[in-house]
Amino acid sequence: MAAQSGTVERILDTAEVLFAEKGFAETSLRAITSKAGVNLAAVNYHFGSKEALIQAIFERFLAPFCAELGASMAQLAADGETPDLERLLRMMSRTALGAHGSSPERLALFFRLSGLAYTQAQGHLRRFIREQYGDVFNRFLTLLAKAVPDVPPLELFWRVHFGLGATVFAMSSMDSLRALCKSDFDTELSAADVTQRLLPFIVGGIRA
Amino acid sequence: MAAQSGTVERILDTAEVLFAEKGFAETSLRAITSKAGVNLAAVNYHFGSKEALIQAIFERFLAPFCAELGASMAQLAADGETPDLERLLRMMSRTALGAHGSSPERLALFFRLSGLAYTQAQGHLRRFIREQYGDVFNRFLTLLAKAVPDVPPLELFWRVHFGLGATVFAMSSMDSLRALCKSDFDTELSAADVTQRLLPFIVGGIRA
DNA sequence: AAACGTTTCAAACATATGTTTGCAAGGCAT
DNA sequence: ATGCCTTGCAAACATATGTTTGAAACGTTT
Repeated sequence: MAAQSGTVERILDTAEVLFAEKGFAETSLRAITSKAGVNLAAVNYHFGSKEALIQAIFERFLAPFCAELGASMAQLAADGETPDLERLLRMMSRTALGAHGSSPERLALFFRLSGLAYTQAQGHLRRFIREQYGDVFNRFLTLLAKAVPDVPPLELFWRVHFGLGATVFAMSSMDSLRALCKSDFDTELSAADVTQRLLPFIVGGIRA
Repeated sequence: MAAQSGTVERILDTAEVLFAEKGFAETSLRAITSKAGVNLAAVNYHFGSKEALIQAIFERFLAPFCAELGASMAQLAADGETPDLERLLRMMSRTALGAHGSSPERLALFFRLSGLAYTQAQGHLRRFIREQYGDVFNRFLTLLAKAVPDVPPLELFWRVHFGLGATVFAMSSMDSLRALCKSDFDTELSAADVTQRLLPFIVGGIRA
């Protein structure tokens, strides 16, 4: 098998960038294939449909991330450490970063795609993600609950999602916010900088 | 002029709901006009284009909101009150609610549209919104800065946007989060409930 | 009632999109 | 080399979309 000129990877690489830039519906297969330098029919041949391509992109993102996060949580349990909120979030952040070649830009891209998945395309993607990787997320949530025993579970549920929202939004509009920051404050911040500022905000919000 | 069978309003009402549900690109003019019970050509006749329709929707949302927010800030300044963070946010929330017929659902719809504006359609809408209503937002920001003098302006800038992100995201996925909350905790929360929980989170995050 | 501007309508238009098809090219076993 | 399966390709297909058009319907003014 596998002539391996790398068609599949080239499609995935190109598509995830274009989708993140313009959105799913706004990005045509022709735009993807032409920029990737492959034939138009290649997408339908290798993935079956545009929807399946989108799912494949998320799978490529989420599979290594969830694997690493699971491993991190397992090791944390093995060490018998008392989970601390800030430490947990930092672990999550480090894992997310590590799973994608330690590139903050790529991490931002992932969050931007996640944001799109939550706003657009109500249907298939959200179901796919929850069914596929929902349990890892839930395990992390129960870990969080142990870290903040004074916050009732229901309250925690909402605050975690508020924090997730802050993250997704910040990453989604990272570029324009950084531009705005530069024009308003003459300060150029990196993606890593923003992430560092995000963490205390979430911790403060969850602790309230 | 004005035969006034309410075609324009019916288009706006229908379009804002459909856009919020499915996104801009995913909602066709035919879907809008058929559900609104008007002719397909009516959109292009009354608004000129689909883009102009989208802008008109945001204008209808933002114009009364910014007017009321401006008035509230003016009165606050006239009273000479010391601005308090929680009070300010509550004022903002109350104003936003009041500007749209005191319907939490409609407010959620507005935030969902805002979220879409920030993720999709990078171009025309964001420019339009910032040029049209940016100054009111900036005035509110300087008010906030006075309320939290211990937080440096740059830090505040980012935390406010984190809070905005949490809000937008929460409102955007309000329905699915409420469903998830019901299935996980057997607790049914109203949109107003969620908003009430959101406020302490943001306050905590900004104060950090 | 006649003339005018505004609004509505069905139909057509041009185009962009996801998908399918039929065949050629390439690698790998027998 | 022959046969076979996988991959690549250009072209066509079917359809959905935003937009335009020309005439009919309506209300107002003269």
